[in-house]
Amino acid sequence: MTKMIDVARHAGVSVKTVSRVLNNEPHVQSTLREKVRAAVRELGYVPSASARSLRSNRTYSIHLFSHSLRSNFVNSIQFGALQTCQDAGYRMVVTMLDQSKISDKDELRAWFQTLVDNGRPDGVILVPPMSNDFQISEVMADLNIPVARIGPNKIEDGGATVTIDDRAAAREATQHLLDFGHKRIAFVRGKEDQDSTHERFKGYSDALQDADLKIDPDLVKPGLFDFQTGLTAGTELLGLPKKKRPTAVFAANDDMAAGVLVAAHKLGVQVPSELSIIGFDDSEIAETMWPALTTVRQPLHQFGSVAMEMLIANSGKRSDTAGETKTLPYIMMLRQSTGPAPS
Amino acid sequence: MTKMIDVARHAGVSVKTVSRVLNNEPHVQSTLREKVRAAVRELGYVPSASARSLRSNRTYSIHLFSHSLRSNFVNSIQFGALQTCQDAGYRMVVTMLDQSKISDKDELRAWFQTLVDNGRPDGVILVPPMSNDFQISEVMADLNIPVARIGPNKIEDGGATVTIDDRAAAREATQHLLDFGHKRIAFVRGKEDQDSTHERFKGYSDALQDADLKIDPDLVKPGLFDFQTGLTAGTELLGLPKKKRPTAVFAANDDMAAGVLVAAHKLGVQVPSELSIIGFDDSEIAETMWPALTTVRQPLHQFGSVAMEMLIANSGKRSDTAGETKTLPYIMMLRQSTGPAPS
DNA sequence: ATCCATGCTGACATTGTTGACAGTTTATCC
DNA sequence: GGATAAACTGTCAACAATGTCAGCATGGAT
Repeated sequence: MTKMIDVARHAGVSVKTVSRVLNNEPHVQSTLREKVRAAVRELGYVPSASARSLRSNRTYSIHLFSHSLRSNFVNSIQFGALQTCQDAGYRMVVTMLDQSKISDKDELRAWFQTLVDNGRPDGVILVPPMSNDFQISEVMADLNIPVARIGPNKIEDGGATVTIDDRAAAREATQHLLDFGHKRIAFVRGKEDQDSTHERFKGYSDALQDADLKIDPDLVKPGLFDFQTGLTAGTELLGLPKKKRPTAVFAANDDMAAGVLVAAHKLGVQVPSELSIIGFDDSEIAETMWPALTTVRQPLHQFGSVAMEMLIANSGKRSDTAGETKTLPYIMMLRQSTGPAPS
Repeated sequence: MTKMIDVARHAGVSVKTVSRVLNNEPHVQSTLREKVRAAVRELGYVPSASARSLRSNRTYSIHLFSHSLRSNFVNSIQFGALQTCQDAGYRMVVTMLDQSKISDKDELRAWFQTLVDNGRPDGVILVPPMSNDFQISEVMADLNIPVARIGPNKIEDGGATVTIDDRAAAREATQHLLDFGHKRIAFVRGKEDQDSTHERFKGYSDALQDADLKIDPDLVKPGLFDFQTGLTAGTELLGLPKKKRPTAVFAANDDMAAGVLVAAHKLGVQVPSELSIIGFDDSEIAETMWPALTTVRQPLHQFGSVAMEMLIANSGKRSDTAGETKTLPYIMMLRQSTGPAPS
């Protein structure tokens, strides 16, 4: 295995110069720089990650924490993060935090501590609902590990944040339904431990208020951001007496919207002529249902890559991104699941 | 941060003795062994992963290689692998191999080489289509890295393998349609670089032959295991003149089956009364479509965990799993997308 | 009494890289 | 032209562990 000293000899310089070139440090003549690069190529040299991290106390690895990998939401984020990560020459480690095994804060701290000792990551990406968990942020701060949080709306101090304006987005989605003449618009909530659930509900409320409509508690259903709860909510909503039944449903994410759609199919309710459905996320599933789902596209892919970029920039001390917040744009994806309100 | 020498001093022994205790090596008096253990506990000492792997060339990490994370298939495998991995105290690194950037074998080799130098993994999990790629297996063998392959049917030497009997499963799926009285059964193929595509087609052929039916080339469509190609195949199949049109479609995976289903919806073809559809995988999507998809369940979750188990067992030299093949059971999931052939 | 085998222990070298610091050349300014 | 600063390059020690090998004690055989 070729090491730095081999490259140095091959290029006729010292190891330190090679190191400088490899780390893009200044103070190297461009001719030498080129010579070193050539030597690296010719010998097929690759720096040893372990030696590097032993010496510099960095691991060149970023951890992505989540509760589960089994949602389209987390999946897309992971994809974006990984691309950026690899391009930067970092490794991405995925870690699941099993909620059922962790009950109190001490356990949480111990869990993270172990993880951190055992290969101190240069940074950690938190996805919802962990990005909303104040305890976790606190523990990470104690352990002095840079954090990038995705999707929280309550911005805390410390840690980079990537998010969208959930409230405005939800308002626009609801407005879209209002524009189609809908008056009885239902809302399916997401998990209560997630900021976005509350923000999206606020946006929904805003739009209704603007249109001088009252919020009917019977039309607001709980949900857990998954298909099953969407199905339940949809079945309940469509089971309401004709007069109370909604003509449109806004689900706080696509998976639940899929559930509502299936409920409609099962009950023989035509979409969109009898019922309009709008989702949130624009995850893979949105285009694979029939009719294709109108939804609010979150740049999930970008969430991941931007969060990763911030951590990497921070870890290289190239810039201090801690505390910075980036709000990315959303966009309405108009497809076939929404249409004019039935007359 | 406490290091080994601190522990050694605290216990009144040399660092080497501490090292021996930590690595469960022989030749340490049991009294000293206990003293060292106590010191470790008292100081809250955790070994430095980087120093360890610099010196011993092991990383306690397993890499999961894939082309993309954006399929339900890979996702489920990842989930299973990760659970097992964490329970064993290993880290799982995910890595995407961007096919568009890698053209020939040398590049492939260089790419893996980089990755391996940069934190030599204790093992690597390959998912399709990489598990079918002989070149990759060869490169890994050269680099002397243990491999677990998921899903290949051509069993090569070296490397653990986890798979199902694709041919038998496909035969059973086709038989299910035959039992419903279908005669014109279409097949949507998967990616041609994957063994399972060919095996499943063989199973389909077997069943038809047993029933004394001929394979109609017009009813066999290409596909890439994704929604879009399923949609195309479905649209083409349903566009055939009434006499030639299939009454049932067997898609080589669920994503494509979803495409066929949407094609049917768009063209106003009733499922299952006019057209039966059966998929393969039983991924998340199967239950979220309407009508719910009849499909062959692969134990994807288990694929991941079993592959991981084999690698970990091998890396600790506890057993030699290289070359071992595990064939897991599949099961038919009967749902609402299949029914009697129209008379 | 001597020798040897055995089991245990520790000193020291080694792993590949980077930071601190020192030395050397080149550019800039009066 | 000389002083000074800036840019470049190299030497050496550290980082935290493990492998090698020599040394020590012990006990049994000669």
